[in-house]
Amino acid sequence: MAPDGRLLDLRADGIPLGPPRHVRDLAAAIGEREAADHPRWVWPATFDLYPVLLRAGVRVARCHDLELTESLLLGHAGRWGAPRALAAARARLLGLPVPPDTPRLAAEPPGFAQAALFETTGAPPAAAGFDVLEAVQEVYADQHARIAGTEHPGRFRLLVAAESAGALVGAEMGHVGLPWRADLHDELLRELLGAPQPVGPPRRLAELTAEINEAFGLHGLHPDSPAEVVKAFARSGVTIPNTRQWVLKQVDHPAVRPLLEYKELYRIWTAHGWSWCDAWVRDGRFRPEYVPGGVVSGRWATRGGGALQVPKVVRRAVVADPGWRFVVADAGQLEPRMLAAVSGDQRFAAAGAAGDLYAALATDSFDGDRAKAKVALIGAMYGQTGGNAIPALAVLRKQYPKAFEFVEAAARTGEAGGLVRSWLGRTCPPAAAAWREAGLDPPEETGSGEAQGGASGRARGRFTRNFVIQATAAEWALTLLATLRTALTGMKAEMVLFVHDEVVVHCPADEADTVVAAVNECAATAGRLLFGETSVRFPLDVSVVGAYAEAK
DNA sequence: TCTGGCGGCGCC
DNA sequence: AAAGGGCGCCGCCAGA
Repeated sequence: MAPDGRLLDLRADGIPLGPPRHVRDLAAAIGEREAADHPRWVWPATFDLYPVLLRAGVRVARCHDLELTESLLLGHAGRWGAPRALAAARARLLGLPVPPDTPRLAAEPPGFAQAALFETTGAPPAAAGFDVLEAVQEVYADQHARIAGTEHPGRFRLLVAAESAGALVGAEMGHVGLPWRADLHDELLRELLGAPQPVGPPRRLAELTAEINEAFGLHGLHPDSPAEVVKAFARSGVTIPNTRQWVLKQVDHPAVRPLLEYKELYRIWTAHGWSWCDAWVRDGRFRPEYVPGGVVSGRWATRGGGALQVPKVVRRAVVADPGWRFVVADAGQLEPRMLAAVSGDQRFAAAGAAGDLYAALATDSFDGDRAKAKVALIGAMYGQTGGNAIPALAVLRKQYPKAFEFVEAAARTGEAGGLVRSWLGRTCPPAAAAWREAGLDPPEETGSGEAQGGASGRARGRFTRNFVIQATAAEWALTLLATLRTALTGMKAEMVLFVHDEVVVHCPADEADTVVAAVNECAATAGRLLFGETSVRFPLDVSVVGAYAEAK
């Protein structure tokens, strides 16, 4: 039984063009209207509504997601973290008490979530306690006006469009799923871990546990207990602060090799082993739940399934359908290219025209030393302070003063407790909100002294320094995704994975060439949409493969 | 016994 | 290779 609903035509500025219209089957009505003139749909939250439409077989070309837009606008106004749902936006607009957002629960593995989602969206309008359609119209009109009041309205409009399109893509990707061969997954798990046991860890992990115990001359030590491992090393005369990989690698002891192997395999077993496959792979597809805009920098997050952290070895199970291929496109050196584009440093931007930006910088200023150029860039973008970055940074400061100053200014602003924005206007959370988010009380507001100096101030400086780059890279990638989605309309090709700066398209073999051309063109388009005319290029590494693990 | 914080590691 | 920022997920572990 499909839920009913109401539709209302709006002008671009939010003025209604007529009375609301009641429809008996909302999904069907949206589908019909979409086919007629693909309008920009304005709705409370893509995340709640669109999966329902997709299950009804309805796709839309464009939307304006009120909740995501509210979040962007609140952030821009320095009110990051305030409730962003339609109910909250309406209440703020009307001067009413603002209700907190209803937290969304972590995704259930497929097969459990669908009924619940449908019920939520199909709840009677009375449950909201206000006229939802009226609120949509009012909040949209208000957002339209607030966008016009931002620092760079044109850029912010692009941000809102990209964020909304990203929400559509995220829902579609979760709906379509990533091709996943459970049989190959099982095969590789058996290769790495040995046969699964009815109780307890698989054979290989049990063997390694025995080896580790033997190396320590112990019985009953649990290798997955950091405390026990630290104690065991202490007893053999080795003092270590923790059991991290890079710490263990510096220790000369017979337990180290089996311990490192144990850690690697243990992680695969617990996080991406048989039980993960049982829970998340259905009908040959892995269907995680993506959360567009889930990271403060604008990157996506996932809420269940861990799609953005699939270990490389496990990707051997990602195989295209018979007669189909994956087009895997990966943006190379994306973050330094962002710096080149946004900083206005002409000489730096000239290097950004090269296929290998680091090599071009090296030739220009680092005596051909590519590694040194890379160290300088990474140090500048991430706030590295010590080691061999120092002389490299000095070269960068001297030869590319505007690029250098761009990230330095972001760091200074952060250290002083201020806000920074991405190119399109996504704003970092204020320091105090970050404290509250962490479940702590923000430090005392003592005039201008807050967050100046001290370790926390420097940490925030590194955060804002990186934010201006990472958030801009995220919006470039989102713009690529949105334009690619449009370019693929009418083809059989489907986007099946997006990981920060990489997109994977699953398509019939005879569409692969078209998809490759499209994705390259969209990368160039994304650069133009964000930055206009610039000498910086945004090249992709593109491969056409039958199995994801074969890519590049 | 339950739970939140955190250690550790996967990905970009 | 390393350094840095951003996450999610799992299990341990200490404290309620």
